Amino acid sequence: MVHERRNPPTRRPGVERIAAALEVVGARGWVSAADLAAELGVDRSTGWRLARSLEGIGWLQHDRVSRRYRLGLRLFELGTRALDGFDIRAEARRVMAELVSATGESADLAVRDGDAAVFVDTIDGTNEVRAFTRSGQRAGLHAIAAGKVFLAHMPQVEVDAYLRGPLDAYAPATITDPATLRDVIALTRRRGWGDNRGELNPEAGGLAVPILDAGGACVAALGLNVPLMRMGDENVTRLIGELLAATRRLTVN
Amino acid sequence: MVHERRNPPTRRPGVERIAAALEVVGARGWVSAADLAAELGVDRSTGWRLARSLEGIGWLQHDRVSRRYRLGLRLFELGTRALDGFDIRAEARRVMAELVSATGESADLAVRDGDAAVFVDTIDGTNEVRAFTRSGQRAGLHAIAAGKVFLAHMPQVEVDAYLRGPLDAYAPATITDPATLRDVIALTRRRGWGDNRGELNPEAGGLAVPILDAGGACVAALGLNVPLMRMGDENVTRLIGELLAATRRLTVN
DNA sequence: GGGCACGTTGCAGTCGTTGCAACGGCGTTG
DNA sequence: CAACGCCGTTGCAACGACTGCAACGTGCCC
Repeated sequence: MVHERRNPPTRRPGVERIAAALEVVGARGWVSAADLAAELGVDRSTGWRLARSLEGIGWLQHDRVSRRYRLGLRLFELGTRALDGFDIRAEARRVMAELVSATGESADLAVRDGDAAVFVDTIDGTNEVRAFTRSGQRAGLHAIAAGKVFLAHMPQVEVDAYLRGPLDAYAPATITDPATLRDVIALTRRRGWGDNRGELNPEAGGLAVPILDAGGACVAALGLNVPLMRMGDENVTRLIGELLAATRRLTVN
Repeated sequence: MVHERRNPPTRRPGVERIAAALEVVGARGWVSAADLAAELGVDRSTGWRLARSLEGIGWLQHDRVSRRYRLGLRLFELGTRALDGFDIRAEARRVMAELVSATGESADLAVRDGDAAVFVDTIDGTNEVRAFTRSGQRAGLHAIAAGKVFLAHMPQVEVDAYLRGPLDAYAPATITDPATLRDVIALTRRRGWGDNRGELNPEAGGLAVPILDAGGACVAALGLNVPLMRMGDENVTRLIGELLAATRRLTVN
C-alpha cells in the first residue's frame, strides 16, 4: 500500500472502516464474518453487522453454504463508472489491439491517480511466455514504466513532493533512492519513454510512452508489459517504435 | 433501479448513506459538495464532510479549480477485484473476440447478481452500425437476453419470487406481465437461448446462450448485442449458431 | 458427549456524526 | 460600488448510530 500525501482530510472512522473491510475482503477473496472482525480488530458482532450491511447494498455477496463473504458486483458497476470521466479507453483499445498483434506482448493503458499509476485497461499478449497485468492494478509511480512517464510530465514541485515521500520497494530492483530516481525521471523526459526492469515484479518489465492531449498535458500512458528475458536493447528499440507509432494514431480531443 | 428482494439486512444508515453518495456522484459525473448534500437531503456541512472523507480514501476525486468531486480510481481498483472470484473472463475473452470477428456484432459476457444481470466484459463489434453495451452495466433479469437465460436455469421457487417482485419497464417493449414472462422463460429453456428485442433499449436487441460448468449449472451467459434492424429470423439463426459454437469452445472447469 | 468456533441477537454506554449557526471568499446583480 | 446569494469551511452541542459485552443456538471436530 502506497502512502498518501494529501492534505489532511476530515477523519471519518466510519468510511475508513468500511474501506478497510472491503480491502480485507478484496485481498482474501472469501472471508467469514469472524475473520473479517479479527482482521479489523473489532468484535465478532460488529464484523458481522458490518458485513451484513454491506451485503444489503450489494457491496458484498454472501454464500449461504460456506457462510463466507466476497466482494459484490455492485462494486464492479461502481468501479466502471469511475472510468466514465476519463475515457480515453474506447479510442485506446483499438490502438492497443494493433499493438498486441504487432508485438505479441501484453498492452496496457494507465492513468495517474495521485501518487499511483492505475492500469485502466489491458489486452493480453499472444506470445507463449508473456507478462500479465490485471486491469485495476495499482502501483507507485516510481516502480513502473507508465509511472515514470507521469513523473516526467509533472511540475517540479509535485515531483519533489513525491520523491520526499516513502518510496515503497515492491521488488529488489525497485528504485527507492530519490537521487537515482531523479536521474531516471530526467532520462525519461529526455528520451520520451519510460521503462521498468523487474522493479515491480522481478520477472517482468515494461515500456511506456505518454499520451498527450491537445494542450500537451500527459493524460495517460500507453505501455507494453514485457518479460524481462525479452528486454534486450534491440527488442526494446523495436517495441518503443511500435509504441510511438501507436500513440500517433491516437487522437485525444 | 431494480428493487431488492433479499432478507432484511441490518439497517446501517452509515453505509447506505455512503452508497447513496457514490451513486449520486456516479450518476451526475461532476458534483459539488452542496449539490451532493442537496441530493442526499442533508446539510451542506454534512455533504462536504462526507465528500472530504471519501476523498481521503480515494473513492472520490476532487478538482481544486472547479471544486467538484467525481468517482475516484480506487473504486475502479476495488471493482475489478470483485471479478476475481468469478473469472470466466480470461477464457471467455478469447472466444468473444472470435465471435466478434465472425459476426461483426458486439459480444458480451454476463453473470447473475441476485435479481440483476451484470455485463462483466464486452468487446465492441466491427459493423458500421452496432449496439453498444458498457461493461459494468446492470439490468433486471427480465429485460435482457442473458437474464432470460439465467431465469431459465434458476430453481422454480426463485423464478416465482422474481416474477412476484416489481418488473421494471426500461422501455415500451419490456415484458412486465408475469404470465407472459413465464411463457418466455419456458421457451428460453426449451430452445436453449434467450433473446431481447428492444426491451432494454428501444433500438437494440440481444441474443444469449448459457455457459454451463461441469455440473450443468449456469455460471454465466455469452451474448451478442445486435441492432434491432438486424434481428430478422435468418440472421438470428446464424448468430445463435455462432454463439452455440463459441460456448462449445469454452472449457469451464 | 463435550468442547470449540461461529452466527446471531439484546442491551447500555460511548463516541462519531449531524444540523445549526457563523464566517469568509467569490461572482453576480441592481 | 454595495448588497446579495451561493458555496466552502469550521466550531459546537445534542442526538443517535455503532460498538463491545454477554448470552444463546447451532454445527463441527476431537
